[in-house]
Amino acid sequence: MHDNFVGLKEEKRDKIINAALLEFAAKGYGLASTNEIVKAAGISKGALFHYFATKKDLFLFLCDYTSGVVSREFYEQIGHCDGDLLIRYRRAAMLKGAVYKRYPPIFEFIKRLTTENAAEIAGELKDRLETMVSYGYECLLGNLDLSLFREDVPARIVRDLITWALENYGNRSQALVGDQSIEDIDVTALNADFDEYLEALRKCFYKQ
Amino acid sequence: MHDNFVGLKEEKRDKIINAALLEFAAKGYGLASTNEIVKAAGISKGALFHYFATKKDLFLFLCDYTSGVVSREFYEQIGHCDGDLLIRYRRAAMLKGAVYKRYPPIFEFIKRLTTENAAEIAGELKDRLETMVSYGYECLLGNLDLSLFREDVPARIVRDLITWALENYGNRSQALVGDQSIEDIDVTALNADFDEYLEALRKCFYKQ
DNA sequence: CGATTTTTTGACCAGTCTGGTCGGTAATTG
DNA sequence: CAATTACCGACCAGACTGGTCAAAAAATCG
Repeated sequence: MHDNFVGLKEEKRDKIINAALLEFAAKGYGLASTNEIVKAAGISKGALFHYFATKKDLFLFLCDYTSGVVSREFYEQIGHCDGDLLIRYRRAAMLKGAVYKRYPPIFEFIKRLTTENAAEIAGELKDRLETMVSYGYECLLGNLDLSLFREDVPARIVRDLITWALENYGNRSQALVGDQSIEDIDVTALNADFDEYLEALRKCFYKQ
Repeated sequence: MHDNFVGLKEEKRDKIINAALLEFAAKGYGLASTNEIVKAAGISKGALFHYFATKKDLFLFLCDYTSGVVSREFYEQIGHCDGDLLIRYRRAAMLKGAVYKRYPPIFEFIKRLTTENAAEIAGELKDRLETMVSYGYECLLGNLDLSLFREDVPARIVRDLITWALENYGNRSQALVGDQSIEDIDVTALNADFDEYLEALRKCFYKQ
């Protein structure tokens, strides 16, 4: 179906993908506008519907595409690599940066999928989402070495608290970085800051 | 301006307020539909524009109204009451529950304000938001007794980590509870669960 | 080069939805 | 009773919707 789209030059393809991801992420399936997408992508309406039969087709393509990207570039690279949750998260942050650089709106898009409730796509979306979520959960949190955690607090709680703290750390960083262009970001300082928080978490939640 | 609205019976008024809060929270100012609001509120279009001159007028009223509610019922009740961050957060959770019960979409609405970017309301919104945010920050995190924290980690980091973990705990609880009707929620179990996490945080981040 | 095919354009379609109006009715007040 | 206020919902012009299509432009091929 999308043969003519995948044949496009990478730059143009990415621009269309990112424009569409951004629009769907911002407004959800129902309120997203194909007109806004073509405007942001710098192509004509006809072109978009030359690549994709319908809006729904485009949306589901993006689901599969982002699912593939995140699985390949993100989940598979961290899964089961190390039982230490904090080491895993550190690697995850690096990988996330790389994916973000190419597809800035991709994580917003995926996050939005979990609250998407347009009837038109509910069926097709449900399965894809479930497998993606459970796979991600497995890669990030599966097969953890819980014996590293301190023992006077249930491991489940330690894991949750670390996860939540880091998730919010990620949100804050993204908000801070959000406005700047990708080039202007001081990655070194960012990493140093992140490591400081990781070290604190290790001190507080791990066996000493 | 809104004399006729504030004169309404409380039940009807709250229904309109909640319907509008929900719509604005879900779609943002620009895409929110007054038609949806009147439908959800069970009133006619004419009535809504009898109470509020324009959509913008309604929106700004909601900003001020929620700001007032949250300040009175939430911020003022926790501010400076105790230097212990965890005690403060525990009280905050209780108060939040009470506000949520009457205005379920209120926190979603306020959260959405921080990412609102419709040009029509940018000016009016900016000031209100800044004062609300800084006041909330002051009440929740101002005048903390940092000496309670362990000393081998910078207090700033401890504070951040606790804040983030609890914020995400709140998100998760809200998601879990979200579907159920307000009556069905087992508040006792919820509080016990919350206390377990608070205790863990105290063990890990406070002086022993 | 010309002929054929593929890609791309943007004006255009019918239809939905927008914020807001207004003449009329129902309820309340004095 | 009259006068005022609260409320209804059909209605407005105009913006925007997803999607089409004839024609132009570009690429491919012999």
